[in-house]
Amino acid sequence: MRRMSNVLSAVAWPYANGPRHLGHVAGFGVPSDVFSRFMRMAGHNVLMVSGSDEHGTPILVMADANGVTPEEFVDTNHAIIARELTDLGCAYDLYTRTTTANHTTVVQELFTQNLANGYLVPQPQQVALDPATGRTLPDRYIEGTCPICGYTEARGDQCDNCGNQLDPIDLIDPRSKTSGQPPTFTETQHWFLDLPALADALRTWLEGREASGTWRPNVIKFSLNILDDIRPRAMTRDIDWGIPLPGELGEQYPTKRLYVWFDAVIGYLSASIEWARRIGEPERWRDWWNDPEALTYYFMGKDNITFHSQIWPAEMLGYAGKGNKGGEPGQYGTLNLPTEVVSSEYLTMEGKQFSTSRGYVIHVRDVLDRYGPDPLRYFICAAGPENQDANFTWAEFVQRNNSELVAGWGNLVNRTAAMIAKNFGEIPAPAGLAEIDEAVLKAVETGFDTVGDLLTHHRQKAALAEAMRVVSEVNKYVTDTEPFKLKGDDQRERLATVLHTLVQCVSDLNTILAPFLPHAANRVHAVIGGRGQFTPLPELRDVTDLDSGKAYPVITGDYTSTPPWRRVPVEIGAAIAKPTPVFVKLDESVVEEELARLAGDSPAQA
RNA sequence: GGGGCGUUAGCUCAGUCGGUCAGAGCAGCGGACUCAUAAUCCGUCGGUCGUGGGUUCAAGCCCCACACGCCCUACCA
Repeated sequence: MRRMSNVLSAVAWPYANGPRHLGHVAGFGVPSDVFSRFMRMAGHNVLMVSGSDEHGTPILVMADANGVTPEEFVDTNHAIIARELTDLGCAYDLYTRTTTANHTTVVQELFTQNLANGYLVPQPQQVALDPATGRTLPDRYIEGTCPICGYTEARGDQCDNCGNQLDPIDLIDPRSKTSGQPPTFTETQHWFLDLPALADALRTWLEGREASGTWRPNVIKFSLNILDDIRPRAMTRDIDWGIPLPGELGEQYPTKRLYVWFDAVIGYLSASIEWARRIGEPERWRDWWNDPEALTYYFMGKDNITFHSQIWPAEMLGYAGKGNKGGEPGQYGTLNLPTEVVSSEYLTMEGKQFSTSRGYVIHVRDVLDRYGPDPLRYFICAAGPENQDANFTWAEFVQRNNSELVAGWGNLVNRTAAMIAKNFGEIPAPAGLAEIDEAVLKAVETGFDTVGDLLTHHRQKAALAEAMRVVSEVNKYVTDTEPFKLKGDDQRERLATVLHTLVQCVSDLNTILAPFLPHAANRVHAVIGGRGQFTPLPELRDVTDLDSGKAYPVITGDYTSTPPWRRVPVEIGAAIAKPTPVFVKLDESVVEEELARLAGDSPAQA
């Protein structure tokens, strides 16, 4: 029996520049939820946090383009994203946002202590400013003529035509992408995170993680590799949207803000603190952050590895005074470094990358509205980009839904309930179990170990495949025992035994599948005579900011009623009525409809 | 340009330490069955493991080169 642990599920913060597409939830949303649900069922003390990432230049630029303030812009998008994730069933203890007063306080505390310990150092930097706004102009927001190939729409960081890396100062006729004016190149002071001073501590930590053998090989290799040419990185910007520098620095430099990534990763901590404050136990977050026995898992897409295996650990090490310059921890103490950075790859669509800007995209909202959460969660779990880029096609989406979810699992549920309803109307008591009954019960019960072990090691595709293989074994049990032929009075006991065995197997499989398909699990539970809600779902709740009083929606939930990860005997005598199907087949025409929709969307948007 | 990851059956993907590793699901084909959403179960067809070299008694697996795809390359997030 595994000992109960405190487990932090730290889920990547969606950028609040619009609704989420399939690639986003395939990368971090569904995998983190499956893992967290399983760990709760296995008896661990899980805290799952995330929120909307709402600062940074792109949001500022998009808000301007939409004629709204950045605050209005992120208020809208945060609400949209929170609703999507709720409807997808992602069971956060708290899904909040980076524009809370609490977050500002926590971020400034980390900045202040890193500064005091000497890991944030001021340095002059050559930057481009937009003369129209006075804001830092990131390289990619400068356009001009490529000095290499002459392409007139080259970006400051890269030329999309010839593919060469560029420096914006080399562009011919550079202009701001937002105002059209030529940028002014000037020198300004910014605070740099002294990563070289933290590199030894980072390497020690990463080598320990490598020795654990638990990280995905590409993630640990990449993380170690980027240590080799580590350099200080600027953690402030000249911009008027973001978290101000703390204390006197803020007064001295009112036009500077903290770099969006400096604050975004701190969200894991600030959300944990906000959660603790909201439940009225303001120190409870320390169970996951200060207890060295706690396990902390970070879920994200592969483009975010550097921020989770380098920047965020460096911020925590600097805060604790654990780099080459020494220092003391601040009021939050020594914070736990990630146990595991669980990075997924990319989901492509019909062979090409998602592109919101080109309209080549499938939004989570649309899939939820048209097909519900179960088919989507099933597809992502069965065919998602766990270890390498994976391809989404509508044809495979329909096929997986119809031939696996509906025909395999849904049909087993349905035929089981139908036979019990017709013959008994309630779960019958078994007589003596035959060898074949014992065998199938054992095969299913073993599933808790095999599937659970795979889930523990973030092998969700293999875990779901194993669960579905067991579904197939139970379907075979029906073929072998032929309960539909047991019609005579003298066969009544045998029929009762087979159907009791069958519904026990279905109940167990429903438990095993619950992390993947929580909504369906509740409906299956009802179909086979269960009472009440089987597994908890998250709720969208309007709250007010603990410090500023502003209202905003969060995702939260009470997950104390999570069922255990083991066989629970079905209740003899529980009523079972003629079932209505839990899963519905999708018509093949869906494929053409969706492809047409995609093609129709494609050229329109800018 | 530099660093990294990937390429396995018609499709989507597993393959841990080099040694029953040529695998699964779906699609196709054949059969069984009828409780169930024409669902289920069994059998079967199908691959020069991206290309070219190399190491080894033995190579999807290790090494080198190349092709293609993707990620990162520090001011997009």
